[in-house]
Order: sequence, then C-alpha cells, then structure tokens
Amino acid sequence: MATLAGNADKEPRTERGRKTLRRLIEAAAAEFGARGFHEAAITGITRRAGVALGTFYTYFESKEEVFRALVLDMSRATRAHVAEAVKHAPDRLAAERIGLEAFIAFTRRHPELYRIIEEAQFVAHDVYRAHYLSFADAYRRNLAGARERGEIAAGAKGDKEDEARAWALIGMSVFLGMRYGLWDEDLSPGEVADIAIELVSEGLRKRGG
Amino acid sequence: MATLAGNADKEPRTERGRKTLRRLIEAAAAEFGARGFHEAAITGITRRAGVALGTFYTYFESKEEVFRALVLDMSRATRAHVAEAVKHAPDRLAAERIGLEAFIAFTRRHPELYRIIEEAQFVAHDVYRAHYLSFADAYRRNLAGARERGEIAAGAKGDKEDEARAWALIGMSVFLGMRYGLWDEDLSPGEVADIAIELVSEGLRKRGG
DNA sequence: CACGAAGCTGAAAACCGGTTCAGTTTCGCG
DNA sequence: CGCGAAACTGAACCGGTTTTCAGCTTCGTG
Repeated sequence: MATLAGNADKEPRTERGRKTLRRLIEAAAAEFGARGFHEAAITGITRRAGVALGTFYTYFESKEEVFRALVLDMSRATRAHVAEAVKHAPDRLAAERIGLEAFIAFTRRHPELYRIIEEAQFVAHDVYRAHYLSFADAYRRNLAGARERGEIAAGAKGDKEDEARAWALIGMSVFLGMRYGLWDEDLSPGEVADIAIELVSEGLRKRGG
Repeated sequence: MATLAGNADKEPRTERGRKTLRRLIEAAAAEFGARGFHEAAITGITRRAGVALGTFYTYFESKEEVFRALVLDMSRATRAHVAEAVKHAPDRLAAERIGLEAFIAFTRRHPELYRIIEEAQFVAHDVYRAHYLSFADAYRRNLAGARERGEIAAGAKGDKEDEARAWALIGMSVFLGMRYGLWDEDLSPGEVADIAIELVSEGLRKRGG
C-alpha cells in the first residue's frame, strides 16, 4: 500500500528512518506552506528537518513527489476533520452549519494546509481535481440522502441538482475560509457560518410582509 | 497614466511598437494560460509573438511585470463583462441569476483568464487580493442596497452580513465556473445558474408540507 | 563484537531559464 | 536622401535550483 512516501523501495526500514521521514514531511509542509512550491527549496526542507541535503533523496524521488504526497495527506486530513465534526449532527442543515464552522476554524489553524491544496491546482492538477471531485461526490450523496428523506427542499432539476448544489456549497466554504480564515478574522467562524447557513437555508427571497 | 505595460519609459513611440506590444501581451496571455506562470518561458512568449527574445525587454522589466499587468487587465475584463450583463436586471435576484450565468459562460470562453487570475494567488498575491476585495466590495454594496430597498431578506447580523454574503456568493460562482466552465460542460451555464440561484433565493429549508 | 544493511553527508555536476547588452535594422521626419 | 531615435536581435551571462554520488556513520542482529 502506498504511504505518504509513495514509493515502496524508499520506505524506511528502521525507527530512525521513520523518524527522519516524519521530520522531512513536516518540514516540507512548513516550507511549502510558507514559501509556496516554487520558492520552496529542498535545502529549506532539509534545513528545517535538520538533515543534510542528500537525505531528502533517500525518501523522495523529487520535489514534486513530496508535494503530491503532502496534498493527498492534507486532502485526507481536511475531509476527516470536517467529517468528524459533522458526525453527530441531527440533520443536514445542522451538519452544514457545523461543517462550515469547522472548515473555517481549521483553515485558521492550518493556513499552510489551505495554501498547499490550492497551489496544487497549478503544480499537481490531477491531485487537486481528485481532491475536489471526491469532496463533491461525498457532498452530493449527503444532499441526495437528505433530499430523499425530506430534510431539505427538492428543486426541479433532480439528479444533477444535488451535484451543482454541492459545488456551490463547497465554493462558498472555500472562499469564506480564505476570507475569514486566512485574510482577516473580523468575524468568528461561528458568526460566518451563521450568516452563510441562513443564506442557504432560508434564501434571499423576501417572504410574508 | 499606467497602461498595460505599466512602465512609462517603456511605452512604444511608434505604430510598429504598439503593434509589437499588443502581440506580446496576447502571446503572454496564451503562454501563461497554457503553461502556468512557472512553466511559461519568455522564449515561449516571444516565439508566439514572432519576435526575438530581447524584444520582450523593450516593453517589460521582467516576467512578473507582464503577469501582474495581465492579471489587472483580466480582472477588469471579468468585472466589466459581468457588470455589462447585469446592467438591465430588474431586481437583485434577477441580477444574481444573470451575473452567474454570464460568469460561467465567460469562464468557458476564456479559460486562460480564469487560470491566470487564480494563479495570481501564488505569484502576485497583492493583485489577487485586490481583485477579490474590489469584487466583494462592489457585491456588498449591491446586496446592501437591495436589502435596504426591501428586495431581499434582511438577516439578523446587519452590516457584516452583506459582506459575508458577498463572499459566499463569489465563492459559489468561482467554483461553479471551475466545475461547469473549465472541467466539464455537462450542464449549460443557464442550467447551473438556475440551480444555484434557486438555492440562494429559496433556500434549502422545507416549507409548507 | 562483527558485519551487512540502512541511513546520512555535502560537494559538485547538471541543468535551466531570466536578464543583459553591444550591435544591427527600421522608422519618421526634415 | 540623411540622420537620430526607436525597435529589434540573439548569443552570452548569471544566479539559482534540483539531483547525483562516492564515501562515511550508525543501526540491528546473530
């Protein structure tokens, strides 16, 4: 099974090796997060990890390989974090609220993770695409389930509607994460989630009076 | 006044020069759009433009300078395109619908433009930020106006709410543009806009029965 | 403790593309 | 036509990076 190193014959055999690999991975996350893929240097990674330059190539084939591994790992971590937060939500609307808040808070705590995933769009497009496709697919299934159970309104477009809704909601989350997680913290994750979820649950149309 | 070249003493003085500059700009857009900032090469730009390598430096200080100029230009073009489409919308909800459809269609027609603006996040962060801040601010004002005129529902959070709504709607648009404009065309811009606008105008909450 | 495997080292090779510049051609105008 | 300015050329320069590799150290095991 592929691990983070992604390369069977580069797997560490000893405890010392595993420790070095772990430090390299953490150093790579820090370096890429702080400087971006192209500005990041292998020497920067090995300096952060406290090992010599050549050691990097004991565990990775190339700069791009670590980056891809990192994106995969962070993709998993993000989805796991949101899924965990949402686990006990009583219904879909509550899940939306909790999931969004968790996502923004996560972005705020791990800005490098957000940046690395987004930069993958230009460095490892296939991994980026896979990340959002799988995210969107899980989302779509959740929405379809909720719609079938009658928890949320069914629109007129059926099938494709769940998917488009999922992409719309993901886009919302990502941009709110960027604006209120990365760029400025003038609203708390909870406040942002309240506003956004009211928007998508109640809608903008005026009712009654 | 700064032009696309952005550098007064590099302005062309002759018709021939203006023509070459225009060709370089178009070539740069094509090269950056196709290969991304780092893969793109000045030789690639000059080859596309049909001029020698050195000619590039008659009009630009550096690779990054063209890129920034291009992002500014494309930022303007995108906003102008959407503003034009929305101009005669009877009310805010109609404007949302028309604007979103126009944005997705525009992305589909000019994918390189979408990519260049998004890559600016990692190449010219200040320009990227300025792009979305100005977009969001205009959006916020439109929403606030509509809210005050009673065209759309007012939430409980007042002031900051317009802004957060604006970011949520922008995020939606950008991701729907990516998914249905760039990645796959299994729904038309109009169909996507219908679904997304129903989502934000009617909301997900079930009503009545 | 011996010894093969694993891990580590860092100087140097290999590569690369942005930028410069001295020389040449073309333009615009009197 | 003549001449200075503008535009154009592309080989060479340059600073930077990633990657390699031959030699050395440490580990784990019998």
